[in-house]
Amino acid sequence: MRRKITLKQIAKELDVSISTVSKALRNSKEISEDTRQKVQAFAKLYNYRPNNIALSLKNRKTKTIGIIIPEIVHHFFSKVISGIEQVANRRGYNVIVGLSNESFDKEVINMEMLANGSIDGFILSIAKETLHQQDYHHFNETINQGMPIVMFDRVVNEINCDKVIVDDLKGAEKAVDKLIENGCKHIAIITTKDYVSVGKLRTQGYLNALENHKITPKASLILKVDDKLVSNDYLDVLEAEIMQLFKQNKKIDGVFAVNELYAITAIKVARKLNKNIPEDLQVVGFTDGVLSKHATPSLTTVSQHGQKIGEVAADLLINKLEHEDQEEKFQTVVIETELIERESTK
Amino acid sequence: MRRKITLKQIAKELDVSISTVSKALRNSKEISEDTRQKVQAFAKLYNYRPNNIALSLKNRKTKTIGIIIPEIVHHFFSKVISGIEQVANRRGYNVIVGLSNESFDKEVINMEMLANGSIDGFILSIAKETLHQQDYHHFNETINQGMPIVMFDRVVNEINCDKVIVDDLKGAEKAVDKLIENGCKHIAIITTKDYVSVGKLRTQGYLNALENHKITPKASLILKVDDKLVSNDYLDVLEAEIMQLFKQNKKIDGVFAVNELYAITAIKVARKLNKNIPEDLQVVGFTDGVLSKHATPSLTTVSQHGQKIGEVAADLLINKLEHEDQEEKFQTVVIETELIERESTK
DNA sequence: ATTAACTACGAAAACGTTTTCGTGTTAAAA
DNA sequence: TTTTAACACGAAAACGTTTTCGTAGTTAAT
Repeated sequence: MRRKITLKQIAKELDVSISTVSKALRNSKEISEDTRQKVQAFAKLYNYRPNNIALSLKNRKTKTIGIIIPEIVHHFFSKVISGIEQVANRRGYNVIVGLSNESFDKEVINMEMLANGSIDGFILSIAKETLHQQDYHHFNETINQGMPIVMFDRVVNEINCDKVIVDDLKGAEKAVDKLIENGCKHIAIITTKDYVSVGKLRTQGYLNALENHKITPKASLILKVDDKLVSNDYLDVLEAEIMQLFKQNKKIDGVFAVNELYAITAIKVARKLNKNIPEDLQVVGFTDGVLSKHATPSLTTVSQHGQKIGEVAADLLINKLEHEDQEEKFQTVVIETELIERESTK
Repeated sequence: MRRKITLKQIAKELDVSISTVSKALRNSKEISEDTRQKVQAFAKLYNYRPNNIALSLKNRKTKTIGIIIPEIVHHFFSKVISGIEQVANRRGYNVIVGLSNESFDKEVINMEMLANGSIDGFILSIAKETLHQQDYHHFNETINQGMPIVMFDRVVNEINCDKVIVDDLKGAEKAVDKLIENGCKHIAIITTKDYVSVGKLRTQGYLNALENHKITPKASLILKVDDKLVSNDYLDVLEAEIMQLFKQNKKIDGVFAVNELYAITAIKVARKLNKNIPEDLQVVGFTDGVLSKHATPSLTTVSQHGQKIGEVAADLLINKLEHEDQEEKFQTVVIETELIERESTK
């Protein structure tokens, strides 16, 4: 087991200076053809590779992007990572991943851990707890230290940085439009509490669509589920709440759910009530994950293009990193959603 | 925008030496109470944090774990990452993720990129292409350079390192046992080509279970699907192959599938043939992902405990990293599978 | 023969730490 | 008063690079 070889060792072995070795390897023409070949041959033989850490220290660039997301076992987030990783890799960057688990403290700790030199910039999506507490000092501190941040999906106006978001509002609108076009008269929405920005926006889109079609929204058709229910343990509670929604509003013929799970669960509950999909009840979800694609009936859903979001975010960040001179100008890129029609709608 | 402050700047500002600042911050008793307080106050004011890169260079430890996996948009792999991240974080490590996309070249490139000082050790699962080509030189080279590797799930005997695997054989056996106990007489298996080690093992488990119950396996009941079919584009082809399987073997009353998707697809096809689940046909899958849990009918499946696998792998790696003195002794930890019974079996 | 211009290389600094060792100052012991 | 010990601090090395600058030695020009 021989450790990785260094410039110093090569220099010693070949009885030249470290500088000579370094220059020879980088094909500097300061070095004679002779020594250059000698050095390169030796380096190749011992499979020399420059030490990244030393380079990072010298260049004050790590060529690494930090990603902080609420959870990774999640179709949308893993799609985003996949997108980030792809362009990062193509442009010579690595990605280091931290999970906040929706916790404010873990988000802060993770960011501090990475901000001390380990990475050149962040791509992140804010934890629910952070959104709830509305404490964003850690983002500002990071930015003030000259470390760029790109936020995606769960963003917040208070912070000045590049953002990549889904057009949640329009996406929801499209979804509900579809239901209305398909003849639904009593459309319910299953959404989250309002402090989750995307939930709020999607709810607003639902309301807009109704309004555009001169339909008066009814409070009883709006079910705001507690977020904890996303954790699968609370599946029963979720089912119960949806069951109640259906029982108290017998005329519901359309459901817009702000995520896959709510949509699938709505279908499950509807089945128990002997409703046929899509004849008696049409359902549209949000997020185009495995569930939507492979459930029976497959789910009509609003695709957010997670991969694309990741790609754009990474390009945005790397561009900023590689043109630090540029004056600070932040942009918000909106990735269009797409309604993917499947079996849960007519 | 002020850049991160360094020891040197603090030293200059306070008119002491760098060493003094460093010692003061680390509460060395070489330093007088007076200066210590002064330095610490100043450091706190300017929010000083030691630069990780400098520390890494000095200590020749990065406190970072490299993960190389075939894909991240995958329930099992993201569960594993989640497990790794959790213990890594608890033990003061970060994780950096590279994706091979099942490609040999990308696996090699990613490993080389990280092996040059960026990380202390690897946790990885081998790309299909690598398994196919059986070229493992990059693993050996990494290990020879003194960088420990822990492999999980898709492992290979040729490499000497710690491994964390699922008991695929026994897991498959349990699954098929269940089907047999439940009265199935004609059990088909939907599996992958043999070079994917886990597919091979699960097939073997299927055969063992049959043998144990004195059932003669029939070649026509063994469907080996081409791997490319896992990519969703080929869904139609997959369906067609399964359809053919059912049509040519009308008596099939049980199906064991080596992953979720095959299982769900089998159910879908069976439905088209007007078979009732689980009355006419019972199905067991492998991998306890979202699909199994939320499909209708929900899927009886073999859980691999991905989170646990990640946790064990991380502990194994970090233990090795922190006791380099120990003589080389590699272990293979087997994580027991668990049969989770749901609606697709009686 | 002197100067000028290359050629080919080495020394040293810098990136930001930690740590070892040396040393001047003061206080305690002889 | 002299010696010893404790105290409080600084210089420098080391981790592995890249790069600037300086300089011997050679060749070409004057």
